[in-house]
Amino acid sequence: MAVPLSRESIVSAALSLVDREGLKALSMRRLGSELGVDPMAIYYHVPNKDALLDAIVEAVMSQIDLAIDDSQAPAEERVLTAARAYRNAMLAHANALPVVLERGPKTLSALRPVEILVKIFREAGLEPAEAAAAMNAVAAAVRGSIMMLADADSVDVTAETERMAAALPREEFPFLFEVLASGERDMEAEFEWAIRAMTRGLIEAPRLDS
Amino acid sequence: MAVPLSRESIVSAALSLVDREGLKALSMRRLGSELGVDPMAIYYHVPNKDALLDAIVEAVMSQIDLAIDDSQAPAEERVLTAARAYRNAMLAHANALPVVLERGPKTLSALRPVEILVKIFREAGLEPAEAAAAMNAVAAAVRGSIMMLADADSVDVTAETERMAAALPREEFPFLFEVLASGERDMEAEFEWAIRAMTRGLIEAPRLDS
DNA sequence: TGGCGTATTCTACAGTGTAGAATGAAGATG
DNA sequence: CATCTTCATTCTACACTGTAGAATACGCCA
Repeated sequence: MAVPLSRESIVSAALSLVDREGLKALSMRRLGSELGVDPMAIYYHVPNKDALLDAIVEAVMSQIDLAIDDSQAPAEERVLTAARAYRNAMLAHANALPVVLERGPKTLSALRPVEILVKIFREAGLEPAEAAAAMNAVAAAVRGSIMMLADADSVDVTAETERMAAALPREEFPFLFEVLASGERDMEAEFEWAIRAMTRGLIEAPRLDS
Repeated sequence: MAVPLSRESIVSAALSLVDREGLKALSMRRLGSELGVDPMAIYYHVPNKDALLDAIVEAVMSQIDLAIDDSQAPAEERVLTAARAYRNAMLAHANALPVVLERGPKTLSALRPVEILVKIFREAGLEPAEAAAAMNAVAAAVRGSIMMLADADSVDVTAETERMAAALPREEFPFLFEVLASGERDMEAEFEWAIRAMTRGLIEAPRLDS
């Protein structure tokens, strides 16, 4: 017990444990031994495991780097940098993704990128309701695509795709087959291309009348 | 034990239990008693709980109704119908959402809507890699937006937004505040508007050179 | 010294998934 | 008919989970 235990040190030890060994390795007993302390000691600083998970999510979310938002740049670029910041923060703690994605929107620091997105779309000329819908779509796309990466990097992705391509009923999925056969995919490039494209589509969309 | 227990009856009982009482109510012991059978009897038909969850996901996924894909309709409409079908199937078992979203893409029946999306984008003139990226984006957006609905309907959403609007530091989140103050949101309308808009953006996007 | 509040530990309980052996039932073979 | 085999189910037990509640140690102020 080098350092006297605090909510902060607990959360950081928990996050580090998850980073190293995954979510299912995070048990109170294990975390206790990691801190050189009785498991129950944790409960003095944190009400229960659920709250601990919330705190972990907050810790991840607060690392989103929103340093720059150049209001002069075209909307696509602004959206893309926000999306990238979000994405990077998530992928920095890939093991925590399931909890982060599930409990994400509740935390306050998750609202900061949301605010920025709404701002961008408002300044691009959308009405409030439209900006909200657009923000929602972008946020959903970012979260969704991160989610797909979640189990993608737990296994060898190219080996997996090849195995899948082999097992795939060629007759039933001709288009999928064509895609799989068309060579390597650059996930990051595709991500950025898609974000740009959908941003453009959202800005130029006809009015949404609720 | 009216009916003699089978993999199928187990899965359907499990899904029904989840529908009624949520994911955390699904334990092997509980499921056993639900089936009027010793918990361990289940293990003769299903290797472990993980496999059972996979089977549940498969069951949900296979209920996606892809009856109609009118190749004459504009791409936006075709994408929208596919997205709607996916969304409806998911929301029909809202309690299962966490597992379904986490283990979704592994199952085979989840590939059917994917195939359709790729098809649509190919027929709209995109190259294979672009179609893949576009499909990915739409799938991500659909999954992501469903995800947001997941905890949205577990609580009263309008009450929640009002509480949030009240607690929100007005200075720091002016745009978010404006949106929250701008009246009721129609999630479904926003969803459809966004899908249409992003589809258009993806189709008209400049070429992606990997 | 005595107390007091804070922080930590100990003990215990109900619950989880599941391995492994024991049991019942039903059909095939001698 | 008796015995053997195979399928389906049950029983028992183990290691693990989160955490309630009582007991313990520690430092500080009177």
